[in-house]
Amino acid sequence: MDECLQQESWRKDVLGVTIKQIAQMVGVSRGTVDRAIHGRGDVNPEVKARIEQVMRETGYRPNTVAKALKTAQTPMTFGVLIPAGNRFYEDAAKGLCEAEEVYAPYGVAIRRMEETELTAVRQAEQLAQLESENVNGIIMTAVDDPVVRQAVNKIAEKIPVITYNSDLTDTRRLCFIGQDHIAAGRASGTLMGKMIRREGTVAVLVGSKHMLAHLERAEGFRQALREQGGNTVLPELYETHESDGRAYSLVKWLVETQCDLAGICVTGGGQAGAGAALAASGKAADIRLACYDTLPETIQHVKDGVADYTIAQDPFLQGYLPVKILYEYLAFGTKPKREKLFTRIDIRVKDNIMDAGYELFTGWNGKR
Amino acid sequence: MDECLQQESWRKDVLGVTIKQIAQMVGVSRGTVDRAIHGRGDVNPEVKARIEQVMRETGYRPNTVAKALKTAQTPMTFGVLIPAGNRFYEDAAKGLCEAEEVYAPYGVAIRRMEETELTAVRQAEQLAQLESENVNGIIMTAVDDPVVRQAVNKIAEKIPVITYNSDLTDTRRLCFIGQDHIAAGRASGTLMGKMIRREGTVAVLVGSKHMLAHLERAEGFRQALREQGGNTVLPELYETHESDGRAYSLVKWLVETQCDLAGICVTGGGQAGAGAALAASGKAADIRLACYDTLPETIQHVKDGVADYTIAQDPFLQGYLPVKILYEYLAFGTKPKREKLFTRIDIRVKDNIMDAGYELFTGWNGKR
DNA sequence: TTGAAAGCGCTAACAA
DNA sequence: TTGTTAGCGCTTTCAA
Repeated sequence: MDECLQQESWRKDVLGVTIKQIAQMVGVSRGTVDRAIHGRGDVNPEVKARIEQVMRETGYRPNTVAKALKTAQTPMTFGVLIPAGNRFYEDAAKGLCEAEEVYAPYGVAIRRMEETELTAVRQAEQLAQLESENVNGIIMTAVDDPVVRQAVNKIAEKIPVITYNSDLTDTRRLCFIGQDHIAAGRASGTLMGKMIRREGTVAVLVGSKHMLAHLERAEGFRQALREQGGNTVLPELYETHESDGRAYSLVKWLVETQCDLAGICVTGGGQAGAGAALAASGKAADIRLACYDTLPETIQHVKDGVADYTIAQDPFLQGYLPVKILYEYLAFGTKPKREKLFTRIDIRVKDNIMDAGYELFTGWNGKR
Repeated sequence: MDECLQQESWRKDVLGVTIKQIAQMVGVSRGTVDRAIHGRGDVNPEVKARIEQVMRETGYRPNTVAKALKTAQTPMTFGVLIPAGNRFYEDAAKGLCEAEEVYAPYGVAIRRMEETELTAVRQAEQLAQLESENVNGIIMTAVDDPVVRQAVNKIAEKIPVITYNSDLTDTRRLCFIGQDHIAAGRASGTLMGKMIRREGTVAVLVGSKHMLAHLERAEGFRQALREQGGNTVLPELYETHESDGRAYSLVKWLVETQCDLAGICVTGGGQAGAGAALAASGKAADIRLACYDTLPETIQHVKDGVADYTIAQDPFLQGYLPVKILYEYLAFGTKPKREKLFTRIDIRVKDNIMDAGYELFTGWNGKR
């Protein structure tokens, strides 16, 4: 940290020492140095020691750009499983698209596999298909099922697999990129508690009781409210079945029957319907509404003050980062920093609802 | 968007067509194609037209990796002005450090200029110094003063200047990277309003009345509270002079004298002291405390529940992104997407207080 | 076990 | 106005 501020880095030798220079210093050829570095082929132990010595002294660092140029000569293909028909993935697709563009000069091709039918068996088939196509890595949103687990474990022995958005624990997958849904639920619960101040009851809606993400958000939400003490949460988890119509009816019914209703948390699909019902009831000013993700309707509800806040999870990053990580793993052998890379828990109120995500970091300009 | 999901991109020709291939097709040499592309040197209009035709047909895209490798041969230096002794910049320095490492193979060197004395005259001197050192670009936190404005305008005619964290409007600077402080203030005000619900008065503390960022946050905060109606904000802006001791006294005094105090917003330095005073008063549970940035003490206050939330601004990105943008501008001619690149307004409660920022995107591992 | 040479895509200096 | 050549740093044959 201090080093970052203080280091005298204004060196003319930005580019550092090259393999060629090291070869000269040691008095061998470039090929030998290369072999010594990568441990391929045979190299005289003594010579190797001398090379390593010089590398250490000169602080040799491989030139990533040159390496990439070379690596691109043997292109690689990443297979990506995409659950179709889900709005979240439309945004993730932008990140994937951007990554595709950025990594094309690195020799990376993207093989998309879209699928509406999200079943374990179908997913196992897709994995087998990708394997038969000899892809060099797989990026997937996993269905949590033993069949998939087994398929992933088998394939991961040969090629790296990265999960995004929804993880598959206890497998050999390289890493997971997505949100910590429990923590995201807690963040919502903490905010809700501060806003309702123990006055009234709170209802929790889930998209589906079979969606782990929704259940975890609900669980975290409850936890955080409980820890603040004195809050009443209705015990039932109301299912919207990802339908705005169903969410509308549910919220309408809740508002009418729960006279002390102070807040609603919608953990999954149906935010638009829930917001519409609340607005129609005329009680939007008195009842807090918490949402997840940033679908256009949710954004509108937050802007209008119908929803108090929503918690986003940066789909763009979830589309982009897996490609980056997979490439660096295969090209440079760089392992991900952690096994679980949690994207941020991104709290949005009306004033930051349009904030840029990681798009800012990339060249993404929304044209594609 | 749809294109992103649907495009048939599983092509074997990931790498695309090269200059060499185009030269072959047109029946000229690589040099000619290169000249035609870049408009340097003379090239027969007819030949040029044919080349452009083929480029369009084949969808030629320059290989960024190869281009970077070549560009690195003529290294460039970026001068960076860093206000020393400010904790925010310790974090920004990490991003700068990471960028330095990433862009070293691209031939980018970083020339740091630290300065405790943040005056217009001193800053103009530093700019002149950097210019005399023939740096290829400048990255700076600007002091808002006509002297600096003039110096920047003069230097920006020759080399690109990027401002970060604090902008210098009405100048020829290439772009600004930092937070929209008004919007950040509004976000805090919106949250505060939802939490206090018109019950009691709110006090606003600034680090210094001479810091535009603090004033803007205060202004946005007030705006948002006002728009929610019925809230009382004390008219005075209390100055902490960036001192925890002063902030402590101020908050102690406010809590003791303002019997209906419901919330405090600290827009600048002194968060630690403000939090300590509130905790000592025993009223932390009844009075909301809003902070900015993520200094260790602020984080602790949020964790302890003394502060309800804090609004961060991703210092890492502010250190990293200017280097990336400057490089791409100079190497590829890529202009920034917008003139003002607003980093996100990052609301943190106890449950997401430790969220990763853009570090996740880079290889940053906290070792340096 | 090691060296020499070729080539990735792009640019630039030099010739023609 | 155009072609040729060399070279960036790295890897990978092919010879020795």
